[in-house]
Amino acid sequence: MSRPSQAHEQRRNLLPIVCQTFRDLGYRRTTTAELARRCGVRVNILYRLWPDKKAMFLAAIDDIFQSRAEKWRELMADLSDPARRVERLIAYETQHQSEFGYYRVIFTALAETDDDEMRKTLIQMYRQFHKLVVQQISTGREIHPNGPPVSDAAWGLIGLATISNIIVELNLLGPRQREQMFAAVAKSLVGDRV
Amino acid sequence: MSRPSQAHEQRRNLLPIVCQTFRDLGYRRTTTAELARRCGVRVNILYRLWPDKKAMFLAAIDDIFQSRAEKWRELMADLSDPARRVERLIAYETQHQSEFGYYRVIFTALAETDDDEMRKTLIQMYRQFHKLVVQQISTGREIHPNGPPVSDAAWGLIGLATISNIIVELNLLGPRQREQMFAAVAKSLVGDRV
DNA sequence: ATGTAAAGTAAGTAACTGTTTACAATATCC
DNA sequence: GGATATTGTAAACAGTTACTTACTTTACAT
Repeated sequence: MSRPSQAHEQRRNLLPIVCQTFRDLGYRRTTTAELARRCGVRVNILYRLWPDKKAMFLAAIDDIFQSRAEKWRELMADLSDPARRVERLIAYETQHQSEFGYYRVIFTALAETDDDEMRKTLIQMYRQFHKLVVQQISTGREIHPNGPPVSDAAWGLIGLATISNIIVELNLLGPRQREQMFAAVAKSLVGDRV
Repeated sequence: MSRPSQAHEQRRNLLPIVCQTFRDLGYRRTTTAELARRCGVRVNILYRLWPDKKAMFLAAIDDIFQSRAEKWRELMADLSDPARRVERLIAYETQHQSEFGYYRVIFTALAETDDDEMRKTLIQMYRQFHKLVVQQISTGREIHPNGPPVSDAAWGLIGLATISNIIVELNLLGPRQREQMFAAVAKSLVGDRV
């Protein structure tokens, strides 16, 4: 044997660029040539790291979820009071939403749910996402006893985040209005301490 | 002159088929050849009716909104009691959501918001949609005085409908659970009479 | 009837793009 | 140092697909 493969590491290095490209261009307009150009390599090198373009895309989706989940975790880490967690989570999502351009990738994937792998990846992502939200809001449950069940409220919040992303993207509301809207709806779902 | 053009009429005849095709296959996998095949014509005939494939797609988006809005109108027509309108609207959306496969077209479009025409069409659609929802729920406002402002609640409902479509598509919840979730979240947004 | 413009047929084109292949260079382990 | 497997380069292939063109047929107005 000789020269141990660095494929793993290179995958890790290139993934953010791949991810960003899909975010910028969506699936259709992201060509393998463009991916290679941005990564500073040749196309066939990408094909040594992933079997095909779809795999690159799926890897990107996964990365999107992971990085967001991590962001959340570090956001919640220093808060012991459960009630304030909900508070901060919503405040954070309310304000920083436009930074993630992630919606585009997700929407592209949702338009291709015929594909089995695409479905699986999406299902996994949404399940994890929902679980994460439930964890965060259930700890502060006592503050809003009359609202919908925790699990339902979590789905409501994910829906709210989704439409909120759409609103940002299409400029349907000004930033201030959108923030107020998000806060008002979130409040009616999970509590009043916002 | 001779033989007056029937382009207008033919566009109207073919549009539902075009729309259905995009719903079935999404944008990428809907080829002009397939469109022509399903329409029972040759490709170049489609190109006499619309300038390009994108125009066909935009026409489909518009048709989606129009047909849905019409459905709503006829659904509301025979109800005079405003409070029951909200009730029925939510019940209807709760149950018949899976029938519309419309989400796929919308998601495809949302992934292509760089395109100006695509943006415009989407913006128009969401504005009209929001307006429609506001109209319907504002009449029954008195039943839920402590909820979020009507406009915000409407966005919340649209978000709820969106995630609900995603849940159906990905089978994230069983039908019963999904209906309960929809009802619970909708209730906390617009009122208790559900 | 007939000229004219629309509707229909069939084939083709030109470009794109995901994917592969053949080969050279390089680094690691023995 | 040499064998070997990984990395890099460059070109090309093969299939798809949006869109066009050249032509024939049809139907309407006068």
